[in-house]
Amino acid sequence: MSKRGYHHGNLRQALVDAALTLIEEKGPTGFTLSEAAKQAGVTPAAVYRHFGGREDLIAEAARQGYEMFADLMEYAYTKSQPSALASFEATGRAYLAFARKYPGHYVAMFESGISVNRTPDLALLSGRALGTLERAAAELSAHIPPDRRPPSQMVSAHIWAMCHGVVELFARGSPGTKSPFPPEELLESGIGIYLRGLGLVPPDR
Amino acid sequence: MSKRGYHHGNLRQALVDAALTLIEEKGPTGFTLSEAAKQAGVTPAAVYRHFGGREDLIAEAARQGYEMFADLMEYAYTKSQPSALASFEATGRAYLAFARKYPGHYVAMFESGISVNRTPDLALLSGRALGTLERAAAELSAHIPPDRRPPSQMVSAHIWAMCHGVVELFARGSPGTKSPFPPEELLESGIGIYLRGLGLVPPDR
DNA sequence: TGTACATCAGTGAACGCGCGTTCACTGATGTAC
DNA sequence: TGTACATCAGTGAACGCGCGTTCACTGATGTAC
Repeated sequence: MSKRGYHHGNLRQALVDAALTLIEEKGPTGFTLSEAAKQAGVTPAAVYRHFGGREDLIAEAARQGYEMFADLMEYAYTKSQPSALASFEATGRAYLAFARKYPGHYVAMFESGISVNRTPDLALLSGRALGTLERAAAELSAHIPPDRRPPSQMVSAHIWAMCHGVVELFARGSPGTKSPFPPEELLESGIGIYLRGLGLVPPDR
Repeated sequence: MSKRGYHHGNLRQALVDAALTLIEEKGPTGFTLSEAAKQAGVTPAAVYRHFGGREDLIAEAARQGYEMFADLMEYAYTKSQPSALASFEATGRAYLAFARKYPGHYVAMFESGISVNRTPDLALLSGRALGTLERAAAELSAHIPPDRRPPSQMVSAHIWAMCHGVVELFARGSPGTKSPFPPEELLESGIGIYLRGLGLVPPDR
Protein backbone atom coordinates (compact mmCIF):
# COMPACT_ATOMS: atom_id res chain seq x y z
CA MET A 1 0.00 0.00 0.00
CA SER A 2 1.52 3.26 -1.08
CA LYS A 3 -1.29 5.19 0.60
CA ARG A 4 -0.06 5.28 4.17
CA GLY A 5 2.66 7.60 5.37
CA TYR A 6 1.84 10.35 2.93
CA HIS A 7 1.24 13.91 3.95
CA HIS A 8 -2.25 13.30 5.07
CA GLY A 9 -2.49 9.55 5.35
CA ASN A 10 -5.53 8.90 3.25
CA LEU A 11 -7.04 12.15 2.18
CA ARG A 12 -9.19 10.59 -0.51
CA GLN A 13 -11.28 8.61 1.93
CA ALA A 14 -11.23 11.42 4.48
CA LEU A 15 -12.85 13.66 1.89
CA VAL A 16 -15.49 11.08 1.07
CA ASP A 17 -16.27 10.70 4.77
CA ALA A 18 -16.52 14.46 5.24
CA ALA A 19 -18.77 14.70 2.19
CA LEU A 20 -21.04 12.01 3.61
CA THR A 21 -21.40 13.82 6.91
CA LEU A 22 -22.15 17.10 5.19
CA ILE A 23 -24.61 15.57 2.73
CA GLU A 24 -26.43 13.97 5.62
CA GLU A 25 -26.58 17.28 7.49
CA LYS A 26 -27.32 19.75 4.73
CA GLY A 27 -28.68 17.76 1.86
CA PRO A 28 -27.02 17.12 -1.48
CA THR A 29 -27.27 20.68 -2.81
CA GLY A 30 -26.27 22.23 0.50
CA PHE A 31 -23.03 20.29 0.38
CA THR A 32 -19.94 22.25 -0.64
CA LEU A 33 -16.56 21.04 -1.73
CA SER A 34 -14.84 23.76 0.27
CA GLU A 35 -16.49 22.72 3.49
CA ALA A 36 -15.61 19.07 2.94
CA ALA A 37 -11.98 20.09 2.39
CA LYS A 38 -11.99 22.21 5.52
CA GLN A 39 -13.44 19.37 7.56
CA ALA A 40 -10.68 17.09 6.31
CA GLY A 41 -8.15 19.74 7.41
CA VAL A 42 -7.05 20.62 3.92
CA THR A 43 -7.21 23.39 1.33
CA PRO A 44 -10.04 23.19 -1.24
CA ALA A 45 -7.44 22.91 -4.00
CA ALA A 46 -6.16 19.67 -2.50
CA VAL A 47 -9.41 17.98 -3.42
CA TYR A 48 -8.40 18.17 -7.08
CA ARG A 49 -5.53 15.77 -6.46
CA HIS A 50 -8.10 13.05 -5.86
CA PHE A 51 -11.29 14.01 -7.65
CA GLY A 52 -12.23 15.73 -10.87
CA GLY A 53 -14.44 18.14 -8.97
CA ARG A 54 -17.42 18.49 -6.72
CA GLU A 55 -19.67 16.10 -8.64
CA ASP A 56 -17.05 13.40 -8.76
CA LEU A 57 -16.73 13.52 -5.01
CA ILE A 58 -20.46 13.05 -4.55
CA ALA A 59 -20.47 10.25 -7.12
CA GLU A 60 -17.76 8.39 -5.20
CA ALA A 61 -19.76 8.73 -1.99
CA ALA A 62 -22.77 7.30 -3.80
CA ARG A 63 -20.67 4.50 -5.26
CA GLN A 64 -19.47 3.37 -1.87
CA GLY A 65 -23.09 3.45 -0.73
CA TYR A 66 -24.29 1.30 -3.62
CA GLU A 67 -21.53 -1.16 -2.90
CA MET A 68 -22.58 -1.66 0.71
CA PHE A 69 -26.23 -1.58 -0.26
CA ALA A 70 -25.85 -4.29 -2.87
CA ASP A 71 -23.89 -6.44 -0.46
CA LEU A 72 -26.43 -6.00 2.33
CA MET A 73 -29.35 -6.84 0.08
CA GLU A 74 -27.64 -9.92 -1.29
CA TYR A 75 -26.65 -11.07 2.16
CA ALA A 76 -30.18 -10.65 3.49
CA TYR A 77 -31.55 -12.52 0.51
CA THR A 78 -29.09 -15.41 0.61
CA LYS A 79 -29.20 -15.83 4.35
CA SER A 80 -32.96 -16.39 4.31
CA GLN A 81 -33.01 -18.85 1.46
CA PRO A 82 -34.55 -21.20 0.49
CA SER A 83 -37.75 -19.59 1.82
CA ALA A 84 -38.95 -17.11 -0.80
CA LEU A 85 -41.11 -15.35 1.75
CA ALA A 86 -38.34 -15.01 4.32
CA SER A 87 -35.92 -13.75 1.68
CA PHE A 88 -38.38 -11.16 0.49
CA GLU A 89 -39.09 -9.86 3.95
CA ALA A 90 -35.40 -9.81 4.77
CA THR A 91 -34.52 -7.64 1.78
CA GLY A 92 -37.21 -5.15 2.79
CA ARG A 93 -35.78 -4.99 6.28
CA ALA A 94 -32.26 -4.67 4.90
CA TYR A 95 -33.38 -1.69 2.81
CA LEU A 96 -34.61 0.22 5.82
CA ALA A 97 -31.66 -0.83 7.95
CA PHE A 98 -29.28 0.52 5.33
CA ALA A 99 -31.13 3.84 5.08
CA ARG A 100 -31.09 4.18 8.84
CA LYS A 101 -27.45 3.25 9.33
CA TYR A 102 -25.98 5.17 6.39
CA PRO A 103 -28.18 8.21 5.83
CA GLY A 104 -25.41 10.15 4.09
CA HIS A 105 -24.93 7.36 1.58
CA TYR A 106 -28.67 7.02 1.10
CA VAL A 107 -29.06 10.70 0.27
CA ALA A 108 -26.04 10.66 -2.04
CA MET A 109 -27.51 7.66 -3.84
CA PHE A 110 -31.16 8.60 -4.13
CA GLU A 111 -31.47 12.35 -3.67
CA SER A 112 -28.30 13.93 -4.98
CA GLY A 113 -29.32 13.95 -8.61
CA ILE A 114 -26.27 11.85 -9.48
CA SER A 115 -27.29 9.65 -12.38
CA VAL A 116 -26.74 5.97 -11.99
CA ASN A 117 -25.50 6.00 -15.57
CA ARG A 118 -22.70 8.40 -14.73
CA THR A 119 -20.24 5.53 -14.68
CA PRO A 120 -20.57 1.85 -15.61
CA ASP A 121 -19.50 1.09 -12.07
CA LEU A 122 -22.48 2.86 -10.55
CA ALA A 123 -24.93 1.31 -13.00
CA LEU A 124 -23.61 -2.16 -12.24
CA LEU A 125 -23.83 -1.82 -8.48
CA SER A 126 -27.26 -0.24 -8.58
CA GLY A 127 -28.49 -2.99 -10.87
CA ARG A 128 -27.12 -5.61 -8.53
CA ALA A 129 -28.94 -4.17 -5.53
CA LEU A 130 -32.23 -3.65 -7.29
CA GLY A 131 -31.87 -7.00 -9.03
CA THR A 132 -31.81 -8.75 -5.70
CA LEU A 133 -35.11 -7.20 -4.69
CA GLU A 134 -36.59 -8.16 -8.03
CA ARG A 135 -35.36 -11.71 -7.77
CA ALA A 136 -36.90 -12.03 -4.33
CA ALA A 137 -40.17 -10.67 -5.68
CA ALA A 138 -40.11 -13.06 -8.63
CA GLU A 139 -39.59 -16.13 -6.46
CA LEU A 140 -42.34 -14.98 -4.20
CA SER A 141 -44.70 -14.45 -7.12
CA ALA A 142 -44.14 -18.03 -8.19
CA HIS A 143 -46.19 -19.11 -5.19
CA ILE A 144 -49.22 -17.21 -6.40
CA PRO A 145 -51.60 -18.82 -8.89
CA PRO A 146 -50.73 -17.34 -12.29
CA ASP A 147 -54.20 -16.00 -13.01
CA ARG A 148 -54.14 -13.69 -10.00
CA ARG A 149 -50.44 -12.98 -9.94
CA PRO A 150 -49.28 -9.41 -10.50
CA PRO A 151 -46.05 -8.96 -12.47
CA SER A 152 -43.11 -9.50 -10.15
CA GLN A 153 -41.54 -6.21 -11.25
CA MET A 154 -44.65 -4.54 -9.98
CA VAL A 155 -44.41 -6.27 -6.64
CA SER A 156 -40.82 -5.16 -6.19
CA ALA A 157 -41.78 -1.62 -7.24
CA HIS A 158 -44.53 -1.56 -4.60
CA ILE A 159 -42.15 -2.64 -1.90
CA TRP A 160 -39.46 -0.26 -3.02
CA ALA A 161 -41.97 2.60 -2.94
CA MET A 162 -43.16 1.63 0.52
CA CYS A 163 -39.59 1.40 1.80
CA HIS A 164 -38.58 4.71 0.27
CA GLY A 165 -41.71 6.44 1.53
CA VAL A 166 -41.19 5.20 5.07
CA VAL A 167 -37.57 6.33 4.97
CA GLU A 168 -38.34 9.78 3.64
CA LEU A 169 -41.39 10.54 5.71
CA PHE A 170 -40.85 8.74 8.98
CA ALA A 171 -37.24 7.64 9.38
CA ARG A 172 -35.81 11.12 9.01
CA GLY A 173 -36.43 13.96 11.39
CA SER A 174 -38.30 15.80 8.69
CA PRO A 175 -39.47 19.12 10.01
CA GLY A 176 -42.84 19.26 11.66
CA THR A 177 -43.62 15.65 10.89
CA LYS A 178 -43.41 13.43 13.89
CA SER A 179 -43.86 9.75 13.34
CA PRO A 180 -46.60 8.08 15.35
CA PHE A 181 -44.78 4.73 15.08
CA PRO A 182 -41.17 3.58 14.82
CA PRO A 183 -40.30 3.28 11.14
CA GLU A 184 -39.24 -0.35 11.50
CA GLU A 185 -42.63 -1.27 12.88
CA LEU A 186 -44.38 0.75 10.21
CA LEU A 187 -42.51 -0.97 7.41
CA GLU A 188 -42.82 -4.42 8.93
CA SER A 189 -46.58 -4.10 9.37
CA GLY A 190 -47.05 -2.47 5.97
CA ILE A 191 -45.22 -5.24 4.18
CA GLY A 192 -47.09 -7.79 6.25
CA ILE A 193 -50.47 -6.44 5.21
CA TYR A 194 -49.32 -6.20 1.61
CA LEU A 195 -48.18 -9.84 1.58
CA ARG A 196 -51.47 -10.89 3.05
CA GLY A 197 -53.13 -9.05 0.19
CA LEU A 198 -51.09 -11.13 -2.21
CA GLY A 199 -52.44 -14.23 -0.53
CA LEU A 200 -49.03 -15.33 0.66
CA VAL A 201 -49.62 -15.03 4.34
CA PRO A 202 -52.63 -16.48 6.17
CA PRO A 203 -55.27 -13.79 6.74
CA ASP A 204 -54.95 -14.08 10.49
CA ARG A 205 -51.76 -14.63 12.42
CA MET B 1 -59.02 45.43 -6.66
CA SER B 2 -56.13 47.80 -6.15
CA LYS B 3 -53.72 45.26 -7.57
CA ARG B 4 -54.20 45.84 -11.27
CA GLY B 5 -52.70 48.75 -13.15
CA TYR B 6 -49.63 48.98 -10.95
CA HIS B 7 -46.15 48.95 -12.33
CA HIS B 8 -46.09 45.23 -12.78
CA GLY B 9 -49.65 44.15 -12.37
CA ASN B 10 -49.31 41.49 -9.74
CA LEU B 11 -45.69 40.95 -9.00
CA ARG B 12 -46.31 39.03 -5.81
CA GLN B 13 -48.01 36.15 -7.56
CA ALA B 14 -45.66 36.35 -10.53
CA LEU B 15 -42.77 35.78 -8.12
CA VAL B 16 -44.50 32.81 -6.53
CA ASP B 17 -45.15 31.32 -9.95
CA ALA B 18 -41.53 31.83 -10.99
CA ALA B 19 -40.36 30.28 -7.73
CA LEU B 20 -42.56 27.25 -8.35
CA THR B 21 -41.18 26.72 -11.82
CA LEU B 22 -37.61 27.04 -10.57
CA ILE B 23 -38.16 24.77 -7.58
CA GLU B 24 -39.63 22.17 -9.87
CA GLU B 25 -36.65 22.42 -12.23
CA LYS B 26 -33.74 22.77 -9.85
CA GLY B 27 -34.93 21.53 -6.52
CA PRO B 28 -35.54 23.54 -3.39
CA THR B 29 -31.89 24.34 -2.66
CA GLY B 30 -31.07 25.08 -6.27
CA PHE B 31 -33.73 27.75 -6.29
CA THR B 32 -32.48 31.34 -6.06
CA LEU B 33 -34.34 34.51 -5.29
CA SER B 34 -32.40 36.41 -7.92
CA GLU B 35 -33.39 34.01 -10.65
CA ALA B 36 -37.04 34.16 -9.65
CA ALA B 37 -36.88 37.95 -9.80
CA LYS B 38 -35.24 37.85 -13.20
CA GLN B 39 -37.86 35.46 -14.51
CA ALA B 40 -40.56 37.84 -13.34
CA GLY B 41 -38.78 40.64 -15.20
CA VAL B 42 -37.76 42.52 -12.10
CA THR B 43 -34.75 43.45 -9.98
CA PRO B 44 -33.93 41.16 -7.04
CA ALA B 45 -34.49 44.06 -4.69
CA ALA B 46 -38.12 44.31 -5.81
CA VAL B 47 -38.80 40.96 -4.14
CA TYR B 48 -38.42 42.63 -0.77
CA ARG B 49 -41.50 44.76 -1.38
CA HIS B 50 -43.56 41.58 -1.15
CA PHE B 51 -41.63 39.06 0.90
CA GLY B 52 -39.35 39.09 3.91
CA GLY B 53 -36.74 37.19 1.93
CA ARG B 54 -35.92 34.01 0.13
CA GLU B 55 -37.42 31.65 2.71
CA ASP B 56 -40.65 33.59 2.92
CA LEU B 57 -41.09 33.25 -0.80
CA ILE B 58 -40.67 29.48 -0.63
CA ALA B 59 -43.03 29.32 2.33
CA GLU B 60 -45.71 31.16 0.38
CA ALA B 61 -45.30 28.75 -2.52
CA ALA B 62 -45.71 25.86 -0.09
CA ARG B 63 -48.73 27.52 1.52
CA GLN B 64 -50.55 27.81 -1.78
CA GLY B 65 -49.74 24.17 -2.39
CA TYR B 66 -51.12 23.05 0.95
CA GLU B 67 -54.26 25.03 0.27
CA MET B 68 -54.95 23.27 -3.00
CA PHE B 69 -53.85 19.95 -1.57
CA ALA B 70 -56.19 20.17 1.41
CA ASP B 71 -59.06 21.17 -0.87
CA LEU B 72 -58.40 18.33 -3.30
CA MET B 73 -58.17 15.74 -0.56
CA GLU B 74 -61.38 16.95 1.05
CA TYR B 75 -63.18 17.04 -2.25
CA ALA B 76 -62.07 13.51 -3.11
CA TYR B 77 -63.15 12.30 0.31
CA THR B 78 -66.52 14.01 0.34
CA LYS B 79 -67.41 13.17 -3.21
CA SER B 80 -67.02 9.43 -2.56
CA GLN B 81 -68.97 9.34 0.66
CA PRO B 82 -70.73 7.51 2.20
CA SER B 83 -68.57 4.56 1.10
CA ALA B 84 -65.54 4.42 3.40
CA LEU B 85 -63.66 2.30 0.90
CA ALA B 86 -64.36 4.58 -2.06
CA SER B 87 -63.40 7.65 -0.02
CA PHE B 88 -60.15 6.07 1.05
CA GLU B 89 -59.19 5.06 -2.46
CA ALA B 90 -60.15 8.47 -3.78
CA THR B 91 -57.89 10.31 -1.34
CA GLY B 92 -54.97 8.11 -2.38
CA ARG B 93 -55.62 8.90 -6.02
CA ALA B 94 -56.00 12.59 -5.21
CA TYR B 95 -52.59 12.54 -3.52
CA LEU B 96 -50.86 11.25 -6.61
CA ALA B 97 -52.87 13.48 -8.92
CA PHE B 98 -51.81 16.52 -6.92
CA ALA B 99 -48.14 15.52 -6.98
CA ARG B 100 -48.32 14.99 -10.73
CA LYS B 101 -50.17 18.17 -11.54
CA TYR B 102 -48.30 20.51 -9.20
CA PRO B 103 -44.77 19.16 -8.88
CA GLY B 104 -43.36 22.55 -7.89
CA HIS B 105 -45.82 22.85 -5.04
CA TYR B 106 -45.17 19.27 -3.99
CA VAL B 107 -41.44 19.86 -3.74
CA ALA B 108 -41.92 23.16 -1.91
CA MET B 109 -44.19 21.40 0.57
CA PHE B 110 -42.36 18.17 1.21
CA GLU B 111 -38.76 18.61 0.17
CA SER B 112 -37.84 22.24 0.73
CA GLY B 113 -37.09 21.92 4.42
CA ILE B 114 -39.75 24.52 5.18
CA SER B 115 -41.22 23.55 8.53
CA VAL B 116 -44.94 23.19 8.67
CA ASN B 117 -44.76 25.01 12.00
CA ARG B 118 -43.26 28.10 10.42
CA THR B 119 -46.61 29.81 10.48
CA PRO B 120 -49.96 28.83 12.05
CA ASP B 121 -51.40 29.08 8.58
CA LEU B 122 -49.16 26.33 7.21
CA ALA B 123 -49.73 24.07 10.19
CA LEU B 124 -53.47 24.45 9.86
CA LEU B 125 -53.60 23.64 6.16
CA SER B 126 -51.22 20.70 6.48
CA GLY B 127 -53.25 19.33 9.36
CA ARG B 128 -56.41 19.65 7.33
CA ALA B 129 -54.97 17.69 4.40
CA LEU B 130 -53.42 14.95 6.49
CA GLY B 131 -56.50 14.88 8.71
CA THR B 132 -58.64 13.97 5.73
CA LEU B 133 -56.48 10.97 4.95
CA GLU B 134 -56.60 9.90 8.59
CA ARG B 135 -60.33 10.27 8.78
CA ALA B 136 -60.73 8.12 5.69
CA ALA B 137 -58.43 5.51 7.23
CA ALA B 138 -60.34 5.56 10.51
CA GLU B 139 -63.71 5.00 8.85
CA LEU B 140 -62.23 2.23 6.82
CA SER B 141 -60.77 0.58 9.90
CA ALA B 142 -64.17 0.53 11.48
CA HIS B 143 -65.12 -2.20 9.01
CA ILE B 144 -62.38 -4.50 10.28
CA PRO B 145 -63.02 -6.72 13.31
CA PRO B 146 -61.38 -4.96 16.27
CA ASP B 147 -59.13 -7.88 17.20
CA ARG B 148 -57.35 -7.85 13.86
CA ARG B 149 -57.57 -4.13 13.21
CA PRO B 150 -54.35 -2.15 12.95
CA PRO B 151 -54.44 1.41 14.36
CA SER B 152 -55.99 3.71 11.79
CA GLN B 153 -53.06 6.13 12.10
CA MET B 154 -50.87 3.29 10.97
CA VAL B 155 -53.04 2.58 7.97
CA SER B 156 -52.89 6.19 6.87
CA ALA B 157 -49.11 6.22 7.42
CA HIS B 158 -48.76 3.14 5.19
CA ILE B 159 -50.74 4.74 2.42
CA TRP B 160 -48.95 8.03 2.75
CA ALA B 161 -45.61 6.22 2.52
CA MET B 162 -46.70 4.28 -0.54
CA CYS B 163 -47.98 7.44 -2.22
CA HIS B 164 -44.85 9.41 -1.43
CA GLY B 165 -42.59 6.56 -2.51
CA VAL B 166 -44.36 6.19 -5.84
CA VAL B 167 -44.16 9.93 -6.42
CA GLU B 168 -40.47 10.19 -5.62
CA LEU B 169 -39.29 7.05 -7.36
CA PHE B 170 -41.59 6.64 -10.32
CA ALA B 171 -43.58 9.78 -10.98
CA ARG B 172 -40.54 12.00 -11.42
CA GLY B 173 -38.01 11.63 -14.16
CA SER B 174 -35.41 10.73 -11.59
CA PRO B 175 -32.10 10.14 -13.32
CA GLY B 176 -31.38 6.64 -14.47
CA THR B 177 -34.53 5.21 -13.00
CA LYS B 178 -37.14 4.40 -15.56
CA SER B 179 -40.48 3.23 -14.32
CA PRO B 180 -41.67 -0.13 -15.62
CA PHE B 181 -45.28 0.93 -15.04
CA PRO B 182 -47.25 4.18 -15.09
CA PRO B 183 -47.24 5.58 -11.55
CA GLU B 184 -51.04 5.72 -11.43
CA GLU B 185 -51.28 2.02 -12.17
CA LEU B 186 -48.55 1.26 -9.65
CA LEU B 187 -50.29 3.14 -6.88
CA GLU B 188 -53.72 1.82 -7.74
CA SER B 189 -52.56 -1.79 -7.70
CA GLY B 190 -50.42 -1.30 -4.60
CA ILE B 191 -53.27 0.17 -2.62
CA GLY B 192 -55.57 -2.56 -3.96
CA ILE B 193 -53.30 -5.33 -2.72
CA TYR B 194 -52.87 -3.54 0.59
CA LEU B 195 -56.62 -3.24 1.08
CA ARG B 196 -57.06 -6.90 0.28
CA GLY B 197 -54.48 -7.59 2.99
CA LEU B 198 -56.63 -5.67 5.40
CA GLY B 199 -59.52 -7.96 4.47
CA LEU B 200 -61.57 -5.11 3.04
CA VAL B 201 -61.64 -6.27 -0.52
CA PRO B 202 -62.52 -9.76 -1.67
CA PRO B 203 -59.36 -11.82 -2.33
CA ASP B 204 -60.24 -12.20 -5.96
CA ARG B 205 -61.76 -9.58 -8.20
C1' DT C 1 -60.99 69.47 -16.78
C1' DG C 2 -56.55 70.73 -14.90
C1' DT C 3 -53.05 71.13 -11.42
C1' DA C 4 -50.47 69.90 -7.11
C1' DC C 5 -49.38 66.47 -4.24
C1' DA C 6 -48.72 61.96 -1.69
C1' DT C 7 -47.91 57.22 -2.22
C1' DC C 8 -45.13 53.42 -2.85
C1' DA C 9 -43.67 49.68 -6.44
C1' DG C 10 -39.63 48.96 -8.55
C1' DT C 11 -34.58 50.69 -9.67
C1' DG C 12 -29.66 50.47 -9.71
C1' DA C 13 -25.58 50.53 -7.36
C1' DA C 14 -23.23 48.69 -3.73
C1' DC C 15 -21.89 45.41 0.17
C1' DG C 16 -19.62 41.27 1.95
C1' DC C 17 -19.63 36.40 1.27
C1' DG C 18 -18.53 31.74 0.00
C1' DC C 19 -18.45 29.17 -3.91
C1' DG C 20 -15.68 26.02 -7.54
C1' DT C 21 -11.70 26.04 -9.99
C1' DT C 22 -6.69 27.37 -11.77
C1' DC C 23 -1.97 27.83 -11.13
C1' DA C 24 2.82 28.23 -9.98
C1' DC C 25 4.93 26.85 -5.88
C1' DT C 26 6.98 24.11 -1.90
C1' DG C 27 8.59 20.80 0.80
C1' DA C 28 8.07 16.10 2.79
C1' DT C 29 8.58 11.48 1.11
C1' DG C 30 10.62 7.53 -1.24
C1' DT C 31 14.39 5.96 -4.25
C1' DA C 32 18.89 5.43 -6.75
C1' DC C 33 23.47 5.37 -6.31
C1' DT D 1 25.39 5.02 5.79
C1' DG D 2 25.10 9.31 3.29
C1' DT D 3 23.99 12.23 -0.52
C1' DA D 4 21.52 13.79 -4.74
C1' DC D 5 17.55 13.60 -7.01
C1' DA D 6 12.67 12.79 -8.65
C1' DT D 7 8.04 12.58 -7.32
C1' DC D 8 3.82 14.48 -6.25
C1' DA D 9 0.43 15.63 -2.19
C1' DG D 10 -0.92 19.69 -0.47
C1' DT D 11 -0.36 25.11 -0.27
C1' DG D 12 -1.76 29.81 -0.82
C1' DA D 13 -3.06 33.35 -3.61
C1' DA D 14 -5.92 34.63 -7.12
C1' DC D 15 -9.91 34.52 -10.52
C1' DG D 16 -14.67 35.47 -11.82
C1' DC D 17 -19.23 34.49 -10.35
C1' DG D 18 -23.82 34.73 -8.45
C1' DC D 19 -25.79 34.91 -4.21
C1' DG D 20 -29.03 37.49 -0.54
C1' DT D 21 -29.67 41.76 1.27
C1' DT D 22 -29.45 47.17 2.09
C1' DC D 23 -30.28 51.69 0.70
C1' DA D 24 -31.23 56.15 -1.16
C1' DC D 25 -33.57 57.14 -5.26
C1' DT D 26 -37.15 57.77 -9.04
C1' DG D 27 -41.02 58.09 -11.45
C1' DA D 28 -45.64 56.17 -12.62
C1' DT D 29 -50.03 55.90 -10.39
C1' DG D 30 -54.11 57.38 -7.85
C1' DT D 31 -56.26 61.20 -5.29
C1' DA D 32 -57.69 65.84 -3.51
C1' DC D 33 -58.94 70.09 -4.69
